Amino acid sequence: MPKTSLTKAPTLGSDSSDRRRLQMADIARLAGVSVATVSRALSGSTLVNAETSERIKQLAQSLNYSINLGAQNLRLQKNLTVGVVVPYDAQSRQHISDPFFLSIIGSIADALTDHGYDMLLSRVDSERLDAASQLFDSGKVIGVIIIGQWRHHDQLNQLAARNVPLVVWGGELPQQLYCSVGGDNRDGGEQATAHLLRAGRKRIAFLGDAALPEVWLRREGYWRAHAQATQTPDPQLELAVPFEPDAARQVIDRLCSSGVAFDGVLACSDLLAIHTVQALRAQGRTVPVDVSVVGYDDMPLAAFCEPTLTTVHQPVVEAGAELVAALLLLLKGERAPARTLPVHMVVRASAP
Amino acid sequence: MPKTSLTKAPTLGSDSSDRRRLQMADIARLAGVSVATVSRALSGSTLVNAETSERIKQLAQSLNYSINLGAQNLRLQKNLTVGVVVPYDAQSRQHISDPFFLSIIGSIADALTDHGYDMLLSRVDSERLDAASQLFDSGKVIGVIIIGQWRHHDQLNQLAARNVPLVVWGGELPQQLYCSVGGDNRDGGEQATAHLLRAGRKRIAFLGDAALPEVWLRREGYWRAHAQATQTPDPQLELAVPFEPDAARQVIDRLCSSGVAFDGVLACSDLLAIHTVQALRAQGRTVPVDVSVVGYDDMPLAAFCEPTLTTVHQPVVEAGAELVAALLLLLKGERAPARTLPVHMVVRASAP
DNA sequence: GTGAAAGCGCTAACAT
DNA sequence: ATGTTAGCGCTTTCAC
Repeated sequence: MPKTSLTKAPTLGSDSSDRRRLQMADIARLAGVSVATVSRALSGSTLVNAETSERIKQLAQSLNYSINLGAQNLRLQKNLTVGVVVPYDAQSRQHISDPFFLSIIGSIADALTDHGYDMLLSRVDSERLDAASQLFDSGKVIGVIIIGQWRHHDQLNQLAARNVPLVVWGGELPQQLYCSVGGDNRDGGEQATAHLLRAGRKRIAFLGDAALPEVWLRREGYWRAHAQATQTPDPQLELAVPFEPDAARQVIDRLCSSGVAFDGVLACSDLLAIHTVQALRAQGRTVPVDVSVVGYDDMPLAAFCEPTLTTVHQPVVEAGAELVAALLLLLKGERAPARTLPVHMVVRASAP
Repeated sequence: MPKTSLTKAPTLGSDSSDRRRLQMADIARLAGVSVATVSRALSGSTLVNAETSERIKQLAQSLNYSINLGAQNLRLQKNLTVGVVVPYDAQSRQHISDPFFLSIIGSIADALTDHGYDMLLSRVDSERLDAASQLFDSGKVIGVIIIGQWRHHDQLNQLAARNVPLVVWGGELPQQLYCSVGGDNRDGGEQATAHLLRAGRKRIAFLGDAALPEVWLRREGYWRAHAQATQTPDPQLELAVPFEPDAARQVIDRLCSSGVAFDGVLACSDLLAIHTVQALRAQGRTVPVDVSVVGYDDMPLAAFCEPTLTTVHQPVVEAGAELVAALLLLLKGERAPARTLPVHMVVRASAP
């Protein structure tokens, strides 16, 4: 059932307007040339008469015609869309809310825009990270940036083994097949802990879910700083707190009522740190007098909390740029080595 | 030059792996059936033998084959991608950074995910909002959500007039052709101002760029609250501050040194409010003793600032849901009326 | 129940 | 300098 142009009925569920979408054939007809000429003109080919070309461009412009990118991509086998995947916790079905994650997304968006790529933002169940690969397998995106490793180092390795162009924001691990970009978590953990120890704190609690590689590395730093100071951290002070903020309160409450002494806290995100401060206050302890608290991330508002947060600064803007740069390398077929970006302490009021 | 399957060379610039992407023809060949059968099997058609169908599905799964969505969309004339446009200021080339915007993006992402849509996040020059329509004209997305009206009410109207399915986060204006969803800015401005007046504040500065519709409406509320209290606001206290945070400091400094008296501030975003507090402190004024400050947005961290921020709460989670719901209505070809969501004051320390 | 073939909107040989 | 035609990977009549 061949159709002449403009014959088609305006069916098509997802089409809102009653007007059929303009296509190249229409421009061609109106300009009195063939579609090939229109195609050439719009792509700036020199093979077409300058005036004709100009006329066609004008016409297209005035009709708000844009080349159908789906068709173009299909024909050209190209695609300029990058998938950015933000895993969510299946149980809590939590919203994207950590300001740090949100900032990173912003910085990736900027970096991709700079390089002329589109960004497809996608949330997937962190238990089924392989869903991310479907974005790639289906040709929807040419590569994927995943925010955070979560508990799924091995899933990520599998994706990489399958040649999915993949860059992950997170820590650099041994036996890692995928490219990761992240802050220097071990060093961050060490700096923060060393700062607390230098300030005379003796018993420092570590708050974070060490099942996450980034947190694990930070805890290694926490250990190392203790070792440097010829101290041994008390395992009772290593507290597994999920990233959900409300969890902090419970953990702190329990720690306080358990009678285990502590005078410092290293929290694995600023959000956690803030809730820790709240929880401590509710328990009648003052920050930083009774307990010093160090956060992690240096989110934009860390300088404006009460008290202002001493924290480990993560390079968010660079992060976006580096993640994108690494992905572009992979897309060029080159190897992209893992990158560990330097971090530094920002000393404010919560742990002077 | 007809090609038999698997003959094609692995050229294709944007392809990273050396392995050609799997396609339906490959599955068909491996399963010993035709592509038509594979297509039917994978789409769950009952027209195909149950065993065959199962075998094909298994095969596809085990090879990580996913239907090429570009081709499928082209053939089916469908598309499940929605564009979310975050305008940026051309001059300042500013990054997405306002926590409120970021939260809204998160909430839209969640809402779209819930409805099975993908989200294409796109930054465009706020002077050229029509660039947003290109997303639509090119078929890349089936509809667009724009965050903020900025100074471009008329550009938005033009887009809507061109039948671009469009929903805008922002204020409801007279003569508006597009669908907007936003907080009740007039009421928000009025509540905030009334709160300050009730607390005995006499000279309340208004900080915000009234060229933006949302800010304009808030200022109307500011006026109305004064009128209710049979007062007249001093025009010298209406200060045009762009949303860039650093601007706040200058404006406050100038206001202080100008000798114009004031004892209250309504800032048009929490970020602005925070910087206002800082600037006031630098000028030796105490918040809220000398000056009460009310923010706007109730961003997630407003409760943790120093001092904790009294502010107007915007319903972020609902916002995403409503924006998406409105867009889906438009896509069904129905009219989507503008929505104004209720807002409410959250009283904290900065303006008790 | 399955296959052959046409065509979604576009580009790029290959013709003139 | 322009037109004709084949085909990107898929779905769907239409035939068997």
